[in-house]
Amino acid sequence: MAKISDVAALAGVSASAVSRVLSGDPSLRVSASTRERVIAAAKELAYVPNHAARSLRTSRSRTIALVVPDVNSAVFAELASGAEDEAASRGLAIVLARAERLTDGSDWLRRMLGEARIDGVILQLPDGPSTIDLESMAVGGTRIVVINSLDSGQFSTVVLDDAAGIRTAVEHLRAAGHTEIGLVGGHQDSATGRRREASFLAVIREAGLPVRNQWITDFGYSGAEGRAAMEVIAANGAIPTALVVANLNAALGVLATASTLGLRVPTDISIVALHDVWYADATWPPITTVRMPLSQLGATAVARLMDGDPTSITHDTVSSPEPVLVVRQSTDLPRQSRK
Amino acid sequence: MAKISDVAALAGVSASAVSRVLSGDPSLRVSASTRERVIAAAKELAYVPNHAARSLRTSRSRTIALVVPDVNSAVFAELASGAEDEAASRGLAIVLARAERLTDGSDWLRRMLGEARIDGVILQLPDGPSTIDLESMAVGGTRIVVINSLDSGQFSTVVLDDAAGIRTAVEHLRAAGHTEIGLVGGHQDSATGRRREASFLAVIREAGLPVRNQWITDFGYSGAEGRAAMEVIAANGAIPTALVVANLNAALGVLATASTLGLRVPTDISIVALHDVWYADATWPPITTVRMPLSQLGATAVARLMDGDPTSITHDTVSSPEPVLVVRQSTDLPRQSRK
DNA sequence: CTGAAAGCGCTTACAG
DNA sequence: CTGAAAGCGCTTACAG
Repeated sequence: MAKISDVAALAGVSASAVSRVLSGDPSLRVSASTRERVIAAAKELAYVPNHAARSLRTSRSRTIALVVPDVNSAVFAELASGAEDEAASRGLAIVLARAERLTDGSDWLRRMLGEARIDGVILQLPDGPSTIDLESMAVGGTRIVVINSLDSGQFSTVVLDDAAGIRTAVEHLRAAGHTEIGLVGGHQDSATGRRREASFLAVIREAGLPVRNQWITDFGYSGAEGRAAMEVIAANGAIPTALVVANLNAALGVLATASTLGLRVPTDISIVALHDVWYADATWPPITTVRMPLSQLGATAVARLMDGDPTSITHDTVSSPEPVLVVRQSTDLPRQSRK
Repeated sequence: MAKISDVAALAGVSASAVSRVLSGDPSLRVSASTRERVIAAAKELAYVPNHAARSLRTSRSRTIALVVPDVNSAVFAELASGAEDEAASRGLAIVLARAERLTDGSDWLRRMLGEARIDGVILQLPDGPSTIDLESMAVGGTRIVVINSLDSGQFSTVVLDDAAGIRTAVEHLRAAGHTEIGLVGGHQDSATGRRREASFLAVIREAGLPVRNQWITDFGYSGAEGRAAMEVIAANGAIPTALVVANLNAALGVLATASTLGLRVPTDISIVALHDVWYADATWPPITTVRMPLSQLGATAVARLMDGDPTSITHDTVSSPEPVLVVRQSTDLPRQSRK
C-alpha cells in the first residue's frame, strides 16, 4: 500500500503537508493548487492511512467493543445493526464479544483494553445476578456505556423507555376490556427487571386495576424462564385474562407452555410481549408485540461513547421513536366478555 | 499502561530481552533466573503489549472481519459464536460487518484493508445474485475465506455438508412413508441454492421417488420467499405430502402461509427445515429441523483464514458433527396413510 | 548469549 | 505558512 511519503513525493510536498491537508487541519493555510495536487496524488495512489501507525501516534484505536450476553437474543440483531451503522458512519469498527468474555477468569477485556485495542466498550449486562466485575473494568479511564440494563451509577448508561413500552402493552389490553392483567417479568436483581415491574405496577394502579402477586413473576427473559412463569401462574387457580411479557424470548416460552397446558391464546388468555422480531408472524398464534427502538439504542450508545467529555457520566433514555404496538393474534377480548 | 521499557528497567534487562522472553522466542537462551525476573516484572506491572505498536512493527493486526448478509438470520448467531470462540482462543478480535458494507459505492472494506486494520475476511455471500465485486476485494493478498456460499473458485471456501443435511431430511420423510416430496429451495444463482437442489434431486432419484417440477421452488431463504414458495406450490393442484425447506427462515414463511391457506401441518403436509434454532419450539406446530454444524463452520473458517499458506486456496466441507434430525411436530405420516 | 539501534508509518510541536 | 525532526511502543536483524 502507498504510504504518506509516496503521496508527498508524488505531490512534491512534505509528508507533514500531506497529513495536514488530508486530515483537514483548519490551521493550515496552503495554496489551493498545492491542496489539489496532494488530493490528486492521494487519489492516484489510492492512499489510505495505516491504522496501526495512526493509532500508535494518536493513542486512539477508533474501535469499540460491543459486549452482549447472548448473540441469540431477540434483541441483539437490531441493536447491533443500529450500533454498526452509527459506527461505520464515524469510521469506527465494532468488535463483537459475548459477555462470558467478561466473567471472572477471562482476561479478554483486560487484554483488549491493555493493548489499547479498543477505545471503549458498549456493554449489555446479562439479566440476573451479575457475574461481571464492573469495577475492575474501569481501568485507565476506559469509556464504558452500559446499555439496556443499568440506568444509574458510576458508568454512563442508555436504556429503553421501558415505562412507555409497558404502558403501551397494558393500554392495549385495557382497551380490549382486560382488568385482570399479569406480568411475566425479569429478574428483580437486574435493573431492567425492576424497572419493568415498577412501571407495570404504576400503570396498573393508576388504572385502578387489581394487583395480584400470584399474577406477577420474575424468573427472567429466556424462553425456559417464560415456560416456568406460565406454569407457576397457571398453577395458581385464578389466572389472569391477560399477560404482559417483558421480553419476547420469554413470551415464546409462555406460548409453548400455554399450549401444553391446554390454555388457548387468546381465547383463554391474551399475551402481549415487549420487543418485536421478524419471526413473530410465525409463532402460534402470531404474537402481539410492542416494538422498541433498539436500533436507536445501539446508535445512541455509540454516540454517547464517542462524543463529549469522556469523564462525564450521562444517563439517557431512548424515547424516540416511541414504542409501537404491533397487533397480531395473541390478544383479544377477555374470557368473560365473549358470549 | 506500563510499556516494555518499564518492564525492562524493573527486571534490569534490555527491552529486547523482555520482548523475546515474553514472546517465547525459541532461539533465546536466557538464564532461568533472568527469565523469571522478566516474567515477574511484567506481572507486577500488569504489562500488556501495545497492540498498535506491535501491529505497526509486524504488519499484522490480529483482527479479522466477519461479513454476513443479515445479522437477523437464523444461522448467524451460532456461526458467530463458533467464530468468536475460535478467534478468542487465538487472541484474535472479530470485527462485525453486514454485507451491505461491501456493495458498490461503499468503500468500507477497502478502507479496512487499506488501513491494514484487518488481516483477513470471513465472508458469507448474500443469497441471490451477487452485488459484491469479489475481484476488487482481492487486494494486496488479503486473506479471504468465503463461507456457506461458494465451494470453488479463486477464494478459499468452507461450506456445510448440504448434501448430508438434505439427505437426513428426506430420509426422515421417507421413513414416515412419504413419496411425494417437494423442495423449497434457494436461488439458483447462488451456490448453496444449487448445491441443495442438486442434493435433493440426487436423493429423490436414488430413492426412486417422482420428481415434479411444480413441487420445487427456488425463491430463496427469507420468510417472505418461503411464503411465496408455499403459495406457488399450493396453487398447483396436486400438492406434495411433504416439503423439505432449505432454510429455517423460509420455513417460517411456509408455515404461516400453509396456515393461511387452510393447509394443516402436519396433517395435510409435513414440513422439515434445514437449520435448528432455539425458538423452533415456539413455532406452530413446533418445527422439525435438521441441525447443521454452524458453530464448527465458523470455527473452521477462522482456522482456515489464519493457518497455512496464505496463498493456497482450499475448499473445505464441514461434515462433523453430522447433521442431526430434531423431530418436533411438523412432520407425520402422509395424508393417504392416515385412516 | 545479550543489547543497541533501526525502523514500522504516522502526527504534531517546534523551528525557520 | 511549510518542513525537518521527534517520537508513539514495539520487534528483530545485526553487532559485539
